[in-house]
Amino acid sequence: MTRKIPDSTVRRLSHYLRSLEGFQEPGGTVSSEELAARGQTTAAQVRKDLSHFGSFGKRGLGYRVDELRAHLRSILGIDRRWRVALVGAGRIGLALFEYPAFRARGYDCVAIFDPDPEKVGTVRAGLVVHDPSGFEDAVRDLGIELVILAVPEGAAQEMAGRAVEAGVKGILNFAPIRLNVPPLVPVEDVNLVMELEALSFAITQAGHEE
Amino acid sequence: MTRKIPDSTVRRLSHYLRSLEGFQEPGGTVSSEELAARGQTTAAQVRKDLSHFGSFGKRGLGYRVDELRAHLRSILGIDRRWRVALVGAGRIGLALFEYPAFRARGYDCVAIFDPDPEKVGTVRAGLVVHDPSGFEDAVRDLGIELVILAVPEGAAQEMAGRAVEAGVKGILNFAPIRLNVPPLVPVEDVNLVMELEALSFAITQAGHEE
DNA sequence: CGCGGCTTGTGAAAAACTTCACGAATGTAG
DNA sequence: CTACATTCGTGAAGTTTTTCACAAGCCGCG
Ligand SMILES: NC(=O)c1ccc[n+]([C@@H]2O[C@H](COP(=O)([O-])OP(=O)(O)OC[C@H]3O[C@@H](n4cnc5c(N)ncnc54)[C@H](O)[C@@H]3O)[C@@H](O)[C@H]2O)c1
Ligand SMILES: NC(=O)c1ccc[n+]([C@@H]2O[C@H](COP(=O)([O-])OP(=O)(O)OC[C@H]3O[C@@H](n4cnc5c(N)ncnc54)[C@H](O)[C@@H]3O)[C@@H](O)[C@H]2O)c1
Repeated sequence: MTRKIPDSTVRRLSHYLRSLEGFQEPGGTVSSEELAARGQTTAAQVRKDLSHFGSFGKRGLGYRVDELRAHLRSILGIDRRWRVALVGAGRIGLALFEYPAFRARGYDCVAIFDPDPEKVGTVRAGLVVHDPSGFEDAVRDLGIELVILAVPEGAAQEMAGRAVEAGVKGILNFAPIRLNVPPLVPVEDVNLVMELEALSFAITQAGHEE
Repeated sequence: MTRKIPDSTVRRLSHYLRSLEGFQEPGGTVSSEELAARGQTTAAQVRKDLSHFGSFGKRGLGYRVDELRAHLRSILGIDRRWRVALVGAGRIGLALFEYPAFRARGYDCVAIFDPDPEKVGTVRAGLVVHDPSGFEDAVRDLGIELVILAVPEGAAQEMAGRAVEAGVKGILNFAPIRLNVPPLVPVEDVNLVMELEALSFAITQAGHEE
């Protein structure tokens, strides 16, 4: 049923899901038009996006809110819980792990690793910080599937390699480098400097256009 | 010379720039092939991206590293310094403002706003936290051009509106909502939950493909 | 100075993605 | 039961972005 789904489609699906959450009556229905209005896109785009995965609507009526929500959660793979480890208990990593919305969205924070002697043994975000030497064992014992990698640039590739080797299924990477991992293991990069640069580009560009 | 530059091109330019930073001899040259290798793209793509803005290379030789770096910085609008304010001195906002790479990249943190009485008056990231009531004056007096918006969902639209009204030129938004601002003011959204969902989608999908 | 090995810059072709437009369902009202 | 007003699902058309392929330019060397 599904072949190659555009990246942009996945992003929009995530948006649709969020739009549905903050919705009036869960028993109600929503049209592609309404959904598009909340997402900076078009009704046709909404329908096309969804059509990659099946037919979830009723003609003349729209989509049942609760039903579509369940389908989206299933499509995005969050109709289950994911076990997540934080590697690097620094500023950005802890900000994430202390953010309540993650748990609410299906991601369970189950372990934190950091070699800093001042952090090992202390409690952060409700978890004891462990030295990375025990990382591989923990992946196995705790069934860790996702890693949030928030370590300094120099340590990122090494820890990514160890994560993959240990059987981790995906990595959310904050280090500003391109990780070298097998193509079967998806990596999402978050590069905040790049976002700022996109902003200054857009501002600067606006002045240059005629 | 420039018309409509694809978003993906801007992201790649940012990448090229970073690749050039960590480069051996600044006097040396680099080919589109080498640049592509570090960026998960192709040589043709590199040349096409750059060709939107001019001809920076020498045939048979490649690009002078220092020269290309200067061009990229100019294209991205970071051949100058930007004055940035943080709105919302929470976990994610402070993680950013305490991150040294921003200053190094041309962004100066000049003010922090937060209404929390326990935070107002204290020093964070080297700056005194101010109540948002003084926001508009500060934008004018300090020449603030960019805002990092890291406030709770409910306050995001209001503060975005105030920022635009006060003359801010761009917003980096962490709140998981679509801000309603005039089209002339660029907004970059950072949505970390969406990144995680893209990850679980990719993992789940891998299982479904035949 | 002319030749040969490289590498850029760029139209043209291909691929990917978005928008259009309309037939087919579905519910409602009379 | 029929007419009607909706809204989906989807092939086809249109647009954007990427890839291809090659002439043109540059360097070094004999
Ligand atoms: N803070 C930001 O706003 C920001 C923005 C963009 C990118 N980043 C990137 O995110 C990463 C983390 O940034 P940060 O600001 O949180 O840094 P930080 O210095 O606050 O935290 C990094 C943590 O990683 C730990 N660490 C070092 N080696 C490790 C290892 N092998 N295994 C586990 N932990 C290890 C350190 O002890 C430290 O606690 C960096 O790569 C940085 O470039 C951060
Ligand atoms: N922490 C994360 O990892 C994370 C991840 C994704 C998204 N976000 C989003 O980022 C935003 C901030 O998250 P956080 O975790 O830093 O929250 P936080 O609660 O730690 O910080 C929010 C801060 O904003 C301040 N604030 C409230 N109203 C304000 C106003 N009108 N003007 C200025 N400041 C105001 C609060 O006093 C608080 O200090 C939220 O919208 C959140 O959804 C955070």
